[in-house]
Order: sequence, then structure tokens, then C-alpha cells
Amino acid sequence: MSQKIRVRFAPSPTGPLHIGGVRTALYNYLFAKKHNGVFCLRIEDTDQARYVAGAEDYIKETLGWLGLVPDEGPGYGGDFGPYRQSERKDIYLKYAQELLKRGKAYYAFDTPEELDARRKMEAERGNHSFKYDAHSRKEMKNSLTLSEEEVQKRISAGEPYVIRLLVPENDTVTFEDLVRGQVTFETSELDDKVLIKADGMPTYHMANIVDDHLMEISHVIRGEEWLPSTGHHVLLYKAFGWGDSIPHFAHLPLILKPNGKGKLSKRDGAKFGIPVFPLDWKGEGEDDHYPGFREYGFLPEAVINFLAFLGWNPGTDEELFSLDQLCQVFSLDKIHKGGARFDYEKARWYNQQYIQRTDDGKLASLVRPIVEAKGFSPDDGFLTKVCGLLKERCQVLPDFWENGFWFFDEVKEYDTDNVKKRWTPELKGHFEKLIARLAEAETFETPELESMVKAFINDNGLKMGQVLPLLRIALAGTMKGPGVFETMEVFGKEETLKRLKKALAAFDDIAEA
RNA sequence: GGCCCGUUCGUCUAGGGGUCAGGACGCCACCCUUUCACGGUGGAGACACGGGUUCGAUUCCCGUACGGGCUACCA
Repeated sequence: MSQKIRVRFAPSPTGPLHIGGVRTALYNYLFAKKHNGVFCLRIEDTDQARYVAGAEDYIKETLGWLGLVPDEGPGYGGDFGPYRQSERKDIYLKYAQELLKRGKAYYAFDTPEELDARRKMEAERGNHSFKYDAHSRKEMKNSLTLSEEEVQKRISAGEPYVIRLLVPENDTVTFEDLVRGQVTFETSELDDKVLIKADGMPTYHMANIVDDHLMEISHVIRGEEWLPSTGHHVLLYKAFGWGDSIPHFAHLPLILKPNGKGKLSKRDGAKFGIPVFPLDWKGEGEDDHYPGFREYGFLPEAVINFLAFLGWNPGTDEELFSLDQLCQVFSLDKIHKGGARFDYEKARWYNQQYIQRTDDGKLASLVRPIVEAKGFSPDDGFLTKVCGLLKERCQVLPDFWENGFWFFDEVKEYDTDNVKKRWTPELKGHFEKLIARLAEAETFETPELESMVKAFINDNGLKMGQVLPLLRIALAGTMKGPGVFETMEVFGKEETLKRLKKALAAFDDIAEA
């Protein structure tokens, strides 16, 4: 490929960016970086009715969070702007005129109501695939059936009209998809797509071709849902006379629901109790609120890695890749053709891997908001050490609180079953002696604490199992958690002794109850 | 319905005319461990079906089945 690689991610700002869209953005980004190309963001806001305020910002924030920063796009600079299609309206109109002049498109005056009625009528007659095509256009109201004067009269009278693509008859459209190989359509199957809507805005099909051409896009990497309309797109390039510079196409497999029934949709988040958006989204209405991966406690590196492997693999057994590494090894020909189910457990596993590899101090800064939301403000040093002890048992950030809340607050509940099973009155004297011994410790670090406590156990003819579990419950309230000696070190002498003393009294009560 | 695309363990996938069909998640067992986890070892677990082509098909071809997508003046 000698030509300059330029790709675009072209979302429609109709709401939060779906996780499937994020993967499309990722693959575009990886492909661009792999080939020293350019990654563009283009906002496809040609549908005024579905436009949602805030959606563009959401898209940009998502790309920023994940590190998929566009080289060109609205707010990112670039020489091919504007990058919002609503700001390019005149360009599309100009090109539509060009098509009209070339006899590749025509005016149509049929209203949506008339078309709906016609479809309904056809359906009642058993024809469920009515199309505005080579056959039906002959009996519709358009510049092919109407006289030129009539057409001019209607237009100057301000009658609404659309411009449609004149699909050639009895032809075959073929293109080479980089993921699927050769794909072929019979033009008799293709309808005369609307290019310019009655409101003067272009449809996706029109805007997409004009922009990709003008922006010199070399590769169109998009979801499989676009495969069926690619025939139209190829026809359009040819109609414009751009047949020699049609971009390469790569249609990505869809991300399916966890149960495999259909493509993942925003409703599935609530249905399966999983996030399907990168970031929290709060729209206008009460129910227009969806949780995101970020707020679920996922690390962006993990989301990237997980998404990259949903439908693609490097061909090796390696599966932990940073964004930079992915840029090195990514290639379109390793994209799997079949749809991939969204596997939330696998996403959690990836996140756990990244949490384990993340620096304790960094984790502390990510966990702090969670702890503070619970009403505690530990100092940085302490929180950092706690994160270090906890991180290998956390899959998402809130797990730090779930597994370690007792680090921040005094123990309010002891594991009574285990206390009852293990606590005996005779142990009390030993524990008091142990507390006294600990109070005299010069250093309060793990190795010293370990040898000191173990020596104590030995000297007093006790067993590990008689002492350690109770020590743990005294400190944490629970049997689960990091090593006892590490925990003691992190607490420090004062807090450790405080907890031990409080527990001794509590254990008596529990044992008697 | 029509058109287009797809189909390897439960899931994500590697592979490809002759392999013990490999890895990962999840699951089970064991080891490590005073606990939980991490880690380690091992285990169960797949080529949708039917025809071809071939000495030999999971792999190539054709059907069928199943799944998905599209079928708007939405993208």
C-alpha cells in the first residue's frame, strides 16, 4: 500500500457511544497507527431528529479516556474539515447537483406518507419487499416520469422533494472486503436510495461517500451492519467518477448479546446486569441513564485489551497487550468473521490482570474516590499500602472497598461463628501476653512481626491455628484478607494494639452468647 | 419473505487435507497458604448436518440446518 493510510471513525451523535462503536474506533485507531496513518473523527449528525446534545462530548471523552485520540476531527484540527457533517451541508448539495447533471440521480416528490401507504398496500398483497427501484420508479412521482416543466414547477413552488440515486439495471456490483473476501450484489436487488432528504440534509449514504472521498479516506473500517449497503456505496463512487479511488472496505463482525441472540444493544445492560457503554450516560429522561465501564471500576487499558480481542487475535498465545503493543501487531486479516458474544466474565478477568499490574500509588488515586464516598479519608501512604495488599483479590475498583472496608473503619462485626469455634477462656491470658510483647516491639514490620508471633506461639506451647485466625478476626473482623503480619504492619503498632484489645473483650461476649 | 454475512470446547479463539485439534475465560480437583485471593499442576469440554473431491476431510466444493445483519427521507 503506497498510498497514505487515512481512516475515520464516524459515529452518529444520537446518544452514548455503544461499546461496539468503541471497538470500531479502536480497530480504526490500531490500523492507522500500525501503518503510520491518520485517524480521523467525523461526526455524522445528518439526522436532525435523532440528534442528542452532549453525545459528541461523550464520544470525545470516551476516546480520551481510552487513549484513542484522533489526529483530525472537530476540535482536533486537520486540513479536511469541517468534520461535522451538519456543517458540510452545502458540499453535499453541490455534489448531488453533479449527480443530477450526470444523469445518475433524480428528483422524487413522493412523500413519506405516500410511500408508507404504498408499502402497506403491497404488503397486503403479499409483497413484503416493496422497493423504490428500477421497476417501481416508473410509476412514482419523480423527474423520470414527470415532464421537465412539471418538475421545475413543483420545485419552484416549494414542494418538498428528495434526490435519489438512479441504480443501473441488470448489473453486478462487486468489491473485495478485507475481512470477508469478495462480496457481490445484483443491482436489481438494490433500491434507489435517497441521497438528499426533503430537509436538504444528506443521508448517510451520500455524506459518507462524499466525505470519505474528500477526506481521502483509504480504508473504511466499520460494522457489519453496513455490508448490505456497500453495494450502493460502490455504485455512488462510480457515479461520481471516483471509481479508481474507492477506499478499501473492512466490515467488522458484530458484538452479540451474552446469550448470542442478536447484536448487543443498550437495553442489554440492564437485562444482563453489565455495562455496555464506556462511560456513564445521563440523558434527559429518568430511564435515559446507563452505567459505563469506567464507573463500574474498569481500567481503560483493560477495556482496550478486552475489546481488541473480541473478534481479533494476534495469532499467538499472548493475550495481554497494551495499546502501544496492539498498534504494533494489529492486522485486519486476523479479524474473525463470525460475531462475538459479549463475555463480561472475560472483561473482568482482563481488568483483574491490569489491576495486578498497576502501581499501588496509582491504584490509591483511583480507589480514593470510592473510599471517600463511604465517608473516609485515609492518608495517601496508608491507602497506597492497603491497595498493595488488596490488589490481587480485586477484579474491579469497588472490590477494594468490598474486600477491605475494615482497613478504614473500626471493626463493627466479628465473624462470630469462627470466634465461637476458636475462642477459649484460657486463650485470653496468652493473648494479653502477646499484646504486651507486641507493645514492646522495636520494629513493626512483617518479617519481625512474623518471627516474634511465631516464637511466642512456640514458647507457649500453642498452635498456629489457635492464634493466627483469631488474630486476623481481631484485626479485620473477617477470616478473609491479606496476610496477618502484612496487615499488622500496615496498621502500625498503635492501631494494631487498639484493635487487639477491643477484640479481646468482644470475643468473651461472643463466646458466652 | 428477499438479499448479504457467518458457523471449531459453555464463551473468546488458534489451526488447517494426514495434529493427541492448541491457548485463554469459566468450571472441577490437587498443590501452595493459619483465611480469602494470587500463583502452579492436572481434568472435563469443540470441528452443525448431508453429499461430493481425495488414498485421506474439521480444513476444499455444493447443498441443508441454524444464527446474525440489512431490507426508512436512521445511522
